Amino acid sequence: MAAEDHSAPTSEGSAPLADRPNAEERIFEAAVRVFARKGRDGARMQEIADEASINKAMLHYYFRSKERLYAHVFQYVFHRFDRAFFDAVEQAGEESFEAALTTFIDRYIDFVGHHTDILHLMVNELLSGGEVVRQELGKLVASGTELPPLRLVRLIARAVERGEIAPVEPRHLLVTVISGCLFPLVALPMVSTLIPEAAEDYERFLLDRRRNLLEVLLRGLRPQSA
Amino acid sequence: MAAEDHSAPTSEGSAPLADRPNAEERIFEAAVRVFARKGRDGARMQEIADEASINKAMLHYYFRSKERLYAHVFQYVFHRFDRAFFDAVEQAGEESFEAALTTFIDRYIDFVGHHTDILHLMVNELLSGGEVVRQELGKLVASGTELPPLRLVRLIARAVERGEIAPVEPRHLLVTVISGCLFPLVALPMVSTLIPEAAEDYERFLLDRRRNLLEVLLRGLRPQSA
DNA sequence: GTCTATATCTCGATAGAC
DNA sequence: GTCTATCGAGATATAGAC
Repeated sequence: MAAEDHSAPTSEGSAPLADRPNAEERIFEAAVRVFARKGRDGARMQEIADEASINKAMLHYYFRSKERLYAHVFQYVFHRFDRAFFDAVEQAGEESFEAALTTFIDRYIDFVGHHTDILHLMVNELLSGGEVVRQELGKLVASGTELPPLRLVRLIARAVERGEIAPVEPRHLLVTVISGCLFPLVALPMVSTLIPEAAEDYERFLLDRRRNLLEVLLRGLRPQSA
Repeated sequence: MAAEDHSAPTSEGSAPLADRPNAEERIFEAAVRVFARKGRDGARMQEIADEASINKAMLHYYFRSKERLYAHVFQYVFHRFDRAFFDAVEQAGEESFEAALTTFIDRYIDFVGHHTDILHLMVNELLSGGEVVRQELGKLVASGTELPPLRLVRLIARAVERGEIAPVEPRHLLVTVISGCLFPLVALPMVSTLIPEAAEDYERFLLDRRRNLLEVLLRGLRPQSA
């Protein structure tokens, strides 16, 4: 939140210092990185300050406490995660289901693969019991929006009804798809032992993942033919 | 390690106190649980002591420091994880690939689903950069053992050669399979929003996961027919 | 081996000058 | 708004009696 549309200078707007965003934003971005690397408890305010090239006292000036800073960070993370999913479903559109799934997986892996900080923060929170995650989900539901995953579930269900794909349980298929997109990026240190390219040529690895995941899924989803 | 075959009484072997294993073992088991719940940094020695119904000073008596205690815990976790995979592959055997994959997924989900502590500790470590994981993997490789995942990759590759399944990239298929087994258990707090049964009837959820994952994968792996 | 009491230290947070 | 210096809570770790 604080790091998104606050990019425009709020005070004087004097110098166009490209590599010098305002302090609050620098802190926030540093916090995202450090919390992602070290976890909620492992992160140190000092390290965040260093990474933001700012004094530690400033962290408390802008965000009252570590707890509040983390809360901001996670809310931002959740929002990005939610929007990325939404966008991926959106762009998948209402074409053939096969094309839609292809687009979704492409967009989703592309986003998460290039924003692993966000993924790590999310997984970290899930491992901590996920209470905050449930809370944020609750807010979204209460706001009347249809959760993006539910939209994808609907797409799947409709494709099943039409006989476009095999009669799978839509929600479980969704879980399988998301797992295939996200987990390899969580387990990258292990995966790159098995697939060295994952470390050597990351972009290539992302492409291979998309292609291979789709390939297996699609053949499994086609009713009968080749 | 310390919690496994040390179960036999080392000192007097006097009373068969079923619910009173020796202190070291109680501490160790408590540590596994607490580290899994709170993470490496979030865990508190006091909480481990409480959960082991023992004094805090004893933790330092048996394990010198928190760091060493964690090191023991993680080595144990890694070992269990490795062995579980090995067993699942072992039992999958050399039958038809379809049967082998079925057995593997059944065993693997069954184990991890009932040992989420171990899974959480492993994922936590992966998120922390995975250096320790790589280290342990290195040890295993150096010891001459073939890594269990590589065994499964071989099984897949052979099935492809024989034309038993479609020509997939074996390592990527493995990654997809593992992802489909593990990630839903990591993301359970989110999954149970989508699939309430996951919280209400966990065993049922595990069964459904096994069945649905297999279903999608198998149809995708069958060369041509239904 | 087990406990109480305490030492030591790290880290989040604040005070106060500029 | 930014910095230096410091406080105080809470955690790890140890000393030492039993």
